[in-house]
Amino acid sequence: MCHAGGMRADARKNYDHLLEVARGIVAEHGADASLRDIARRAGVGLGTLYRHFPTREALLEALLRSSFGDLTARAEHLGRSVPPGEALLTWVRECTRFTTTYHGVTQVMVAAIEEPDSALHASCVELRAAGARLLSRAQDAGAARPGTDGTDLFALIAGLAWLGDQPALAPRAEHLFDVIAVPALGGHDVVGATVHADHELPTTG
Amino acid sequence: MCHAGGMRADARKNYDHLLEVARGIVAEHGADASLRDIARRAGVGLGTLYRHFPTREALLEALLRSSFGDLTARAEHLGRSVPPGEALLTWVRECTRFTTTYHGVTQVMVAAIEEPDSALHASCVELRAAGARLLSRAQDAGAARPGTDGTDLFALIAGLAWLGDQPALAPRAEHLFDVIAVPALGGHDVVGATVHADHELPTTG
DNA sequence: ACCTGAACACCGTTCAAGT
DNA sequence: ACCTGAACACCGTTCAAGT
Repeated sequence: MCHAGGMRADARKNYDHLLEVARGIVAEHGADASLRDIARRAGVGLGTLYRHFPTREALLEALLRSSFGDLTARAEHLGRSVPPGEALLTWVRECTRFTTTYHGVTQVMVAAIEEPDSALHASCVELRAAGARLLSRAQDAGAARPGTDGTDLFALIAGLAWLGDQPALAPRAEHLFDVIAVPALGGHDVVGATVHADHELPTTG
Repeated sequence: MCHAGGMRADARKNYDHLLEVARGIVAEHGADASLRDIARRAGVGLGTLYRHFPTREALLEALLRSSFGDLTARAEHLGRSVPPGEALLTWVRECTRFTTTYHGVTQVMVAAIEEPDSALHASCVELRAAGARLLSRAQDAGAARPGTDGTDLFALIAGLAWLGDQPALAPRAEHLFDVIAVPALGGHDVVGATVHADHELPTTG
């Protein structure tokens, strides 16, 4: 992106500080956090926030950019180093967990995928493409059911992430993953116990 | 409920008219519709709305009450008249569709199930119980996978309803149902074509 | 009993005025 | 080039004053 180049020193400082403050507030209050509040706590005029982040999505994009990149890279890495079915399942799990980092981000991501003007559009499309590659690889290997595409996978991740974002259901997030995602993806019979193998992944995302 | 009894004639009239207006506005703007707007368009003071519906959930409950009752009754009817697996699947599909009637209602329903003070609590708990009965009946018959309970079923419905509520995914709602709900529920192998039987149900809720 | 609407504390967004 | 904050049009919620 172009945010790094050609900014005046004071502007650059405001930008960075704004982002740092926003990270905390969005982590606490979710994607709907008050922009006024962010500007206030950053000790900056409201117009300054709008100058650097003309839209809420632009701010979220700046907050999520590196994580999106990580997840895309992670998909490619898993695709090379792990059996197809396991790679797919692991990646979907990691995506689901990540999306729960900031409350309410799932909805924004789903909306962004169909709005080319959204600041999050590119990242989400890229993520979907990365997932689609893992999915078709698994399908080719008979490790995932046919008849589904990248959008279905994206929806599956979004649905699970949304469920995990609901206070009433968050404690069951892992179980819901087993009950919903595993059978939806599995090409072979997965009613048994083998699929629960990597249940205890570190949460250190 | 007690809303019908002992209301003064003018109050009763306001109550009914408020509800009628609210139905239209919530249908158009979703569960987050402006309460001020509802009162305004009903030609009533804002305090009057709050008197009759002390909370947004109370208003939604009044709007949804009869549909909730219908769905619960429908579960019992299906449980008596249709084979276990088909009854479960049909009911889940109908619930999912209904929840899409008003935008954003899914989130409120999921939240209500863990908040006993919510006006929607009773209806949602009842709905979950009705689903749980269909589920365990199907499980006993080997027509649904074991290891899931009413809350899982409620979450599955909520997740699918939420996906169907997203503009970007709404067109795929039926397909997502086949890809996600069917395998999640199915006790036997459902990769084939048989499960797509009642795909063309009338949308006449 | 019931209704009204002003009052309060918030929003998002824009934009003239300043440096 | 960048920043500020008042201004505008909205919210949800409460509550004194009216009938």
